[in-house]
Parts: sequence; C-alpha cells; structure tokens
Amino acid sequence: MRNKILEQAIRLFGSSGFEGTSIQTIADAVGIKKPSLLYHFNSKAKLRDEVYKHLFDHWKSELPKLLATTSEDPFGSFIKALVEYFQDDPNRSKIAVREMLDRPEFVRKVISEELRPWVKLVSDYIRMGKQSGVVVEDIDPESYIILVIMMVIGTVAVGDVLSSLVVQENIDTDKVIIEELKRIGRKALFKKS
Amino acid sequence: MRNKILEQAIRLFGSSGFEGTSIQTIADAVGIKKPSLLYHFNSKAKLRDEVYKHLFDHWKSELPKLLATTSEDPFGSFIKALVEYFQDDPNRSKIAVREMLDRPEFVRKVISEELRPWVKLVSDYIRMGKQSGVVVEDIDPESYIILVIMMVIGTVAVGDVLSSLVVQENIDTDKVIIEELKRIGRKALFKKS
DNA sequence: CCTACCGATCGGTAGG
DNA sequence: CCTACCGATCGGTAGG
Repeated sequence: MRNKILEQAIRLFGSSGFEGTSIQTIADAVGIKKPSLLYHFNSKAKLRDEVYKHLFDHWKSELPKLLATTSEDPFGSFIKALVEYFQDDPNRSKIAVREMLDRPEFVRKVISEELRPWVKLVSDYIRMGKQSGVVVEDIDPESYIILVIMMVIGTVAVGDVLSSLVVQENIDTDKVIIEELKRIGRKALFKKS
Repeated sequence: MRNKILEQAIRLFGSSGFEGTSIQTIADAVGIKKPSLLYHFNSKAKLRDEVYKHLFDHWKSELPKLLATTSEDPFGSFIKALVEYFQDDPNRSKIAVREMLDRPEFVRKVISEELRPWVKLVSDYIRMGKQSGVVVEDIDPESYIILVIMMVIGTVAVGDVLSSLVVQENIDTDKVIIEELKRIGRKALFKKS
C-alpha cells in the first residue's frame, strides 16, 4: 500500500506539482480514503520528503558504481545511464526541476552534501584529460558538468514542449535531441571526436 | 495599480508557482484587499493569462529586430540578448519553466504558433552556414537550438541551485556558467572557433 | 483502513 | 477600492 501511495504521489507531484496536488486527489488515485493515506504518511510534507528521498536514494547507490566502471567511452556510458534513469519515468526529472524551483535552499543543501563529492571526482577526471591532451584546454569542468546535467534533465522534463518549436507532431523527438546532446557534449569536451 | 499587481504576481508566481500563490498573498504584497485585485483581473486564471502574455509579448516584438540585425558575431549577440532578458528578472525564466511543467499543452500551442517561424529562420541560417563550410556537418540545427535555449533558461532559472554541486558560496557563478555555455555553443556549431 | 468532523483558507460575489 | 459574506476544499484529528 505504502508503495502504491508513493507511486501515485510521484505521478501527481510530477504533473501538477506539490501545491497543485491535494492529498485527497492522491487518495482517490490509490483508491483509499484520505485519513487512511495519512496513517501511512503523517502529513503531506512528510509524504513529499519520502517521495524526494525515494528518488534520490537511487543515485546515492548508483553513482559510485557508475563512476567506478571502466569503459572505453566513459562520456557515452555516463550520459546513457543518466538519460535512461530519467526517461524511465519522466516524472522524476519533472519533480527534480519543480523541487529546485519550489525549495531551492533545501535542494541546495541536499545536493551540496550528497552529490558534490561525486561531481568533484568527475571534474578532476576532466582536468586529468586536459593535462594528457585529450580534452580541450579552454573548458571550465564544473560549469561544463552543470550544463550537461541541465540539458539532460531539461530534455526529459520539458523537451517535448520545446520540441514544438520545431515540429507539429512529436514522436521520438526526444531521441534525436539526446543524440544532438551527446554530439554537443563530445565536441565541447574532446579535442578529437 | 494594474502594473503593481502584475509586478507582484510575476514575483510570487516565479518563486512559489501559480498553485502555491493565493490571490490574497498577492493582494497583501500590493497593499490592497482581495476584492480590489479581482476588480482589475476578473479571476486568478485571468491574472495568470495576463502575466504570461505580458512576458511573452516582449519576444514577439524583440525577436524580429534581433534576427534582422547584422552582426559580425550573430551567435554571440543572440545569446547575449537571450541571457540579458532572462537575467534582468530571473522570475521570467522560472515562470517559463513552471508553465512548461504545469500547462504543457497550452505552452506547446503558443510557442508553436508564435515562435516557430523564428526558429525556422535560425535553423535555416545554420543550414546555410553548413553549406558554406563554416558550420560543422553533423549538427542537427533544430535540436541544437532547443538545447541552447534550454541551457540559457535553465541557467537563469535554477543555475544557482545546481551550482552548489560545485561551490559553497555562489557569487557570480552565473557569469562563469554563461561563459562556458557560450564556449560549448560555439564549439558545437563552428568548424573553427 | 473507515466515518465523522474540525478550523482555516481557497477563489469569488454582492453591494456600496 | 472597501466590508461583508459565500460554498467548496484544504490538511489534519478523534475514535473506532
């Protein structure tokens, strides 16, 4: 039951936002009464925290594995894992973006404590590539990483909306945007690509 | 008075979202009573529409001018204008992102009708550069444009949050991210840069 | 997990 | 532009 509630909360918080979703609506979607929902999660705020935690925990366990893997194309495999996770349920990136807008201080604190060491690892790795001559010299590793993450999350969260700047119907526009994202990322990172 | 209401609505919709902002809160911020606000804007939905229209109208008038200007660095001047507009009041990009999440169908319709011709112009321009040999061959112009816009809006809307992936205090992180954004954009667009 | 109920706040109207 | 007021819905509790 608890998981069924979390599932519907993720879906509804993603499409309508936290303030735009009442616990009544979530309870209806699950098929229970409001007080029953509040038995599992003591308050709406508590439910939000657990939704957030649920989505975040994936990366706390997955990132170490991902960055430890040796691959002949570390860039490609990292982007692929990032895209796959968010594309698997677009509500994940929608919630991520919404949280950054709704609770900037909270998100800042969390990613600063939990994710920064890993970003440091990647930026050091880029700096090494710079010294060994495979990475372009004028890159700013930290900004580069932030912008790539921004493109990935942005594409999955609102890419279908922005793609109407370009085409009427949009089946699979995501795929071609992701391909271009990889091309841009590579071109801006490597000397030869 | 009407403008004072719009001003506060933009500020509050930006920071707390449409559903997260009551007309009471807006009225308080302006210093009038709720029914007085509803005299100027008949309903909350109507107020949202006018806020949206107010922000959008800028581009309907500015884009033609911007794209008609001949410059020795069209890329640089375009990015600069885009960044300056959004940075002038970060609530603009926050509202843009929020609208894409909250009302995807509506935003899709609006940008499809109003902005698509201009994006077509830019993508044709990129294609010309491709033929004349100054632009890289493997670019997908439409996806490229979408991703650049995504980076700009993303940087202004949530760049300060994501920058905590990298630094503790963030004064002027925006500026260095925007510089890296331009570098990435150029590198992925031009053969020589 | 439910019924019954709470005060507070929501968007909005009547009427001046 | 205000006072006074509306029904509906909000998050949440008591009690079984």
